[in-house]
Amino acid sequence: MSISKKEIESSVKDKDLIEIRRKEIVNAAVDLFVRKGFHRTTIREIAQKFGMSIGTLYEYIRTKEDILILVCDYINSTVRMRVKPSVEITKDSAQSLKNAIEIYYRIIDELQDYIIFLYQETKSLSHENRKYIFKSEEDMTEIFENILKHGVEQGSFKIDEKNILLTAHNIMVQGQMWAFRRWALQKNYTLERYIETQTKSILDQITKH
Amino acid sequence: MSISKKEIESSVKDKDLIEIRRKEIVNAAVDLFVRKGFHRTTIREIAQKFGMSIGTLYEYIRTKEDILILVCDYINSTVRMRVKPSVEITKDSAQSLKNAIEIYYRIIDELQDYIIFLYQETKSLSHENRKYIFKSEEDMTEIFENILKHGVEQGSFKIDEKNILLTAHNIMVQGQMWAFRRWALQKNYTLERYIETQTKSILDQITKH
DNA sequence: AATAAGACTGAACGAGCGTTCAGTTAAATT
DNA sequence: AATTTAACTGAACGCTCGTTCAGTCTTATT
Repeated sequence: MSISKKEIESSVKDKDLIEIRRKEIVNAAVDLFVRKGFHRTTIREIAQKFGMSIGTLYEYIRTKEDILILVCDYINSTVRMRVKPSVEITKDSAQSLKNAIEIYYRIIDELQDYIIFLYQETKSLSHENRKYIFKSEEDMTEIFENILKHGVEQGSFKIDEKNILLTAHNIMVQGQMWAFRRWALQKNYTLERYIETQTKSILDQITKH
Repeated sequence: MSISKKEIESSVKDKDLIEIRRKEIVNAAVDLFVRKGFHRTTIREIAQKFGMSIGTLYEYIRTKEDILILVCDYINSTVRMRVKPSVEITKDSAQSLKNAIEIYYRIIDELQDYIIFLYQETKSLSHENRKYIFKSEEDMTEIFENILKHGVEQGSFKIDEKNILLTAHNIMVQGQMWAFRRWALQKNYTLERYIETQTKSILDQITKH
């Protein structure tokens, strides 16, 4: 699942230790990155929070961008790991979709700083790694696509075959905007009301009238 | 309208010259910023493209962030200036909304690099200036709010009073995602199809069934 | 106990950057 | 023609930051 763990080289031999240390690095870095941004965070700060010397830090990564990859990967897989097991495709497609939306939107609310960070710092990644993050987002989209497809097949939803993908993206973006437009939305709506209203408007669109 | 022009100090006396030179600076900077990002673009590069020395550049701004403000302000007002005069509130609210959406979405398509840039670099601004950019986005949202309100008043649309703001935000974000999700959307849809589909789904939501 | 290997340390390096300022050029004023 | 003012120049300053590497400490091996 996680490309980065395989691809980022390390001079340390012990595989388990690499995993432990990298988790520590991510934990230290994620807060700093989210608070200050990638460019404004220094290796020195990360090392200090990580509780080890700069030299040690560099035993587990090659460059600063490696840390960014680890962090982006961590955020993405956190979201995915928490959504995927909770989502179930039942006979009642409308209910399945409602559940999936609620779960996803609540996680966005909880991790809103992380979501915003992903939106803003993906561009700091190299082309190769950016593609990987997009891939990861497509995997998330697929979860909603599948629910929609299932609903169409059994006649609960009415969506043109070609527009299922677009609908899935709409569902995701309407969740993510709760984070990146919080300066406008969270003044005027509670999360509960937001989920309720957005869910209703999405279902209105795709339910047979 | 434009805060920045008033607020950014300059050591040059001639007001017209300031305006001319700042336009040149923005022209030089906007391309570099969009292509390389704010942090990766150097003052030296901007000055070189600007065609003048670093010293001269610093006669018209105080810091690098000033250039970012000028650029963000330029992008925002470009979008607004091109949408606002084209939007008209007619008796046929549905048609007014369709027109406004099409105009806005087409401008987003045209300026997609700039839109993405705004999304990604707003965070590099100070708190004060970030608030100003958000204000500018709220002004755009108001354009759609007004059309929606008008449509509700004359009975064309059916939206809960409280949800008009949210609907306006949805319309804007569903446009903007054409830019920031282009890696997925522009592979699968043409702009025309995208506008058509999104417009239809928005109107479905708010038209009385 | 001696040796080797692996993990850790942080001062030092060097490149790049935003910003300044002493000085030059050109235009306006007297 | 002399002087003042405004606009422009770019080398130089000072600082920060990512990265390295010679050396130390700890643990495992013989």
